[in-house]
Amino acid sequence: MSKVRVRQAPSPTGKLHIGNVHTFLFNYCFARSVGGEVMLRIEDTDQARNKPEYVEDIKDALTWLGLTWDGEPEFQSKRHNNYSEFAEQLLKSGDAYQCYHSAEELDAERKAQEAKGQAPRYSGECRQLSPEQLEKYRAEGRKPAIRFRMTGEGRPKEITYQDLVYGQIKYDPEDIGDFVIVRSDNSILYNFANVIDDHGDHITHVIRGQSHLTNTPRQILIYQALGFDVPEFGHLPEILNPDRVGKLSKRYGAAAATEFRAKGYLPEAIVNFLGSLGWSHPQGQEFFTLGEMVSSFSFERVSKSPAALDLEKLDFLNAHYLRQGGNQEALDAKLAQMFGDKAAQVKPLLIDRISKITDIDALAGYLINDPAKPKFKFSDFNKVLSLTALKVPKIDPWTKENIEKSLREVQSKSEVGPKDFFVTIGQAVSGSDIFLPLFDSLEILGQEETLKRLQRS
RNA sequence: GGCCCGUUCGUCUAGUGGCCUAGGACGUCGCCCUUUCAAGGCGAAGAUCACCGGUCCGAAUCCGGUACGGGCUACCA
Repeated sequence: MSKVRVRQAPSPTGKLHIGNVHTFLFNYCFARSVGGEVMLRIEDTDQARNKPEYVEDIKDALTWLGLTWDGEPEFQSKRHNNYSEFAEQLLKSGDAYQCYHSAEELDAERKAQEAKGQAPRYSGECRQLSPEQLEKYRAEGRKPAIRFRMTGEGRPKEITYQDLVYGQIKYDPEDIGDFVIVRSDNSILYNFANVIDDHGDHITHVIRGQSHLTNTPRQILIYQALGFDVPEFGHLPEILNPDRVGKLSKRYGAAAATEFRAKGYLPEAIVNFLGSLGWSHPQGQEFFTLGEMVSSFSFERVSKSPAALDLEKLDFLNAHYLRQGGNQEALDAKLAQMFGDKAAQVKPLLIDRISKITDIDALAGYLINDPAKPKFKFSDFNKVLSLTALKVPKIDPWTKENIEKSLREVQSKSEVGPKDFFVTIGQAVSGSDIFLPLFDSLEILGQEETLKRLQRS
């Protein structure tokens, strides 16, 4: 077999969707695990909806995640696969034929078939048009579409192939019926274009979402009719919404890869998370890097059933990788922006308490912003606050060790329990029931600010 | 309607005829640690393996059917 080569073929009609990333991840892991190549083919033929910024978003997202491709991205629009030449070839060989039925006629036919409880399929009537009929259609000014012939001469009774994930799959060509490959306006349909593109790009393994499973028999026959080598096919389980209702859609949080990045997620976490959707590590490892996924990837371990997105698990993984030291640049940048030269001091306090970078604002905002008005749990909070306010100006030097020592002294003489005492100070200073370790917080706030907050409360 | 695919704790999954009184992870709950919240440690609850039948000494695992879900059945991709 020639060298393995896979492709990812996103359309730049929107930001790169996390479902596409999942497919690309599996393509990538498979290809890299056998030393193969990955190509990026931008399917930008939908001129109405394409935007150049989405091309950038796609490249940006994949690069961020470490899902690299070989060579330059190919743009479907910029090359001239001669689709019509191949269509011509199929016409000549009798593998395809011109069909003069209008969309309205086909629609009516379909409805009539359905009404009779029959399978709605094209009759194949135009396979053999009499010269008179042909003349009549032409006289009417009809433009033909091109249909691929699924049955008859040279066609198997049964289309069988080994899916990399699903194993042996069988189809009866009779059930599929002749389908259009070139529209009457000469534009090309997906099933046809895809075969020619993949062949032109020397793709050896087509790995895509499960929804393409039933496209496969059509494409296999096109490959054969054109005399192309048929690639291997592997179909991946779809990703469902968190409630398992339907395919992943935008309604549920961020669906675009770069939106996950904006929300503070780490590439390591996204990769690990997506990798555990529909695939499992052979040693049962719950945490794995892209490299580890590559080295242990096999289609045997790819699941056949769809998986729902579980954002809580993503958060867990993100927190894990954050603590492991992933993506320090983004974290450090955020800390520096918020806390300036105190960033290094705040970081260790924060790292165990957040699951993503954007959680910092809610948790540590009080260190740089005015806190909300606290609701004290301890009824005699005034006593605690005044005792503390009295002591604070005398604490010197203003270090957390010294602050702790001094305030513990005050507490022990106060007849207030340590919990009530220190939680009250924490609440006064942070305006919240949740705050970073108290003495560190006070040190960072500074003597003056601490006093101000105690007195105001 | 026809064809194709799927169905193990709430979620992601392990499992390829006996090691399964079904394992792990997230989440949930409890305990420890602790001035709060986390992190960490320990523990608990949670799955009649969709259902029904069959094969077998023995089935989550093999076979058949049913139900449910998804896909295709387009001059969509």
